[in-house]
Amino acid sequence: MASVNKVILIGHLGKDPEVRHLEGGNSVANFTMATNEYFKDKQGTRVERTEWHNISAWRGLAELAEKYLRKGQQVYVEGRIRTRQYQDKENQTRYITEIVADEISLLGQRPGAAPTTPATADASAVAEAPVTFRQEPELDQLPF
Amino acid sequence: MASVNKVILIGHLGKDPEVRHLEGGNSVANFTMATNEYFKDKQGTRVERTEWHNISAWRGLAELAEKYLRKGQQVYVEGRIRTRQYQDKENQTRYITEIVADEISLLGQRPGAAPTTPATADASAVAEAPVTFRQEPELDQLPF
Amino acid sequence: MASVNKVILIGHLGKDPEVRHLEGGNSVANFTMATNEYFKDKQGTRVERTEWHNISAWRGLAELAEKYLRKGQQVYVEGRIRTRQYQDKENQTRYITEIVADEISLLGQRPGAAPTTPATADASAVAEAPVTFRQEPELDQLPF
Amino acid sequence: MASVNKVILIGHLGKDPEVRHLEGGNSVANFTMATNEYFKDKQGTRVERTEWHNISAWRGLAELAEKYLRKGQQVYVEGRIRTRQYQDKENQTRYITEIVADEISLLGQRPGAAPTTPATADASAVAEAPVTFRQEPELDQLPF
DNA sequence: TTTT
DNA sequence: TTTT
Repeated sequence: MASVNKVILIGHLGKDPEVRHLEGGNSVANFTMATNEYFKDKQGTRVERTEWHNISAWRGLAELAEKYLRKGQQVYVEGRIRTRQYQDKENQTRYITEIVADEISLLGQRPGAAPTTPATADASAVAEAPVTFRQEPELDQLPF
Repeated sequence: MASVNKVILIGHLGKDPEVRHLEGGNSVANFTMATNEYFKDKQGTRVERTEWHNISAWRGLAELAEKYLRKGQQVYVEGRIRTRQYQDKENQTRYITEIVADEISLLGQRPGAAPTTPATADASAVAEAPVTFRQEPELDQLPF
Repeated sequence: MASVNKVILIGHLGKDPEVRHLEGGNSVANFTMATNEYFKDKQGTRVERTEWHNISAWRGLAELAEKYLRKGQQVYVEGRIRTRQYQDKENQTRYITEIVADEISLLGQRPGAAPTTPATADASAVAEAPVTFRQEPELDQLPF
Repeated sequence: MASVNKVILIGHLGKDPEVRHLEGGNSVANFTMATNEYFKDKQGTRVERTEWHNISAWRGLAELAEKYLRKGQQVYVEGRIRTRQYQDKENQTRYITEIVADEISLLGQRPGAAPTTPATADASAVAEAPVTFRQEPELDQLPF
């Protein structure tokens, strides 16, 4: 039956993306991203709560994430929730919930201003780079 | 800093909501909800993958969830991702990711068609009930 | 610069889709879709306000819309806002705002229950039809 | 029946908000906001298309928009589509589609960096200002 | 009328 | 581990 599983996040990267190249030719980039909520506690004090999201970007998006995303950057991520299980060191089943990215946009800065952009020539290349990346859809639905 | 943490789900309830009344007067309803993805595997066979989401609805939304939501119903849920930790039986820290609902709508049927609606008088009351519920915002941000 | 233009609608079709085949081989389906808001007026009376949305679906989505969507059906539409101008009969410039669909899902029923499904053989074909349609992205960005 | 009418925009303001104070005590801020799409035309040339959105923010949001939003700023706007009619100078019925804002967030800059922030004292006040504004919901549904 |  |  028809269903919808959609996530929209705006926040800052907690670390540089880490890219792994899988057997079979697939690649995946993982990074974390923080969103913040504010509320008043029972004493009326303003409290901040940070939520950390695990983002995974596959194939073409992985390469773009590796190339353009850096710790501290503000990004828009659209994707879907996926919980997968794995075995921990004691061989117990554990669960981790991730956001599989379908679209990533760089916000709030010139892409040329990326912290690790090395040199002038590269920087101008980056400055002209697109700042919205979308997953290629035929590839978007491989089993993983 | 400004951030956005938004989830939009359409799917079917996996079970009736379970409501707990907390000390301090708060109440919370928990239920699960399935969304489905379809993709072709490497052999070209159509594969279905079901994702189960843990939904929590607080206070006024909890009462409405208890009253109107039943296993199998199709619902729209808008909310935000929250991961909380707890101690398991071996006293190890575990994490669970939930969707805290801000809005719930009943889809695909008149609410009067709810499976457990008992009697005529009640059913007509239900039939006139609103089918979109929103969290009252001042209450939406208590610490939990 | 990075930007986002996203619309999410759930409502019922006001009429069957009308499909036009354009020179150049493109096709487009147009239909209207209603959403409802409820509020209390100053006298405290509950008032309903219906908003009518103009939806346009292109190419592959147009064909699927023509085949599966019918007046009265409840659908999920994800898309983007587009305002275009045209000349009216008095040759004055007028504007119309439409939602260009990127994804359409049938809600609240089996597709086999579509009102105009003609015969058993077709109905079983429809019953197995996918109920979520997505625009093919390479085609999603032709000028129109 | 349950329905959803949701818009999510990220873009830049085309002009400073204009605030009007209505009889009855309500106020409304109007501004425009641009989003951009890129596609390749039939010759393979990269083309940019700009979409202009009319945003209206009511009551508390109007005041915050007036205070904190300026031409050129990048913002996140969440809201709903509303088409209203009016009579033009020739007394003909015309339609305008607007986005009624429910939430506005400032993106991509320190709020203290607002172009028209006048002086040090004010700037520090702005720097501590919240950067996400939400409509108060009880007020969100007055007839207009 | 924004932004790159 | 981000940002303010």
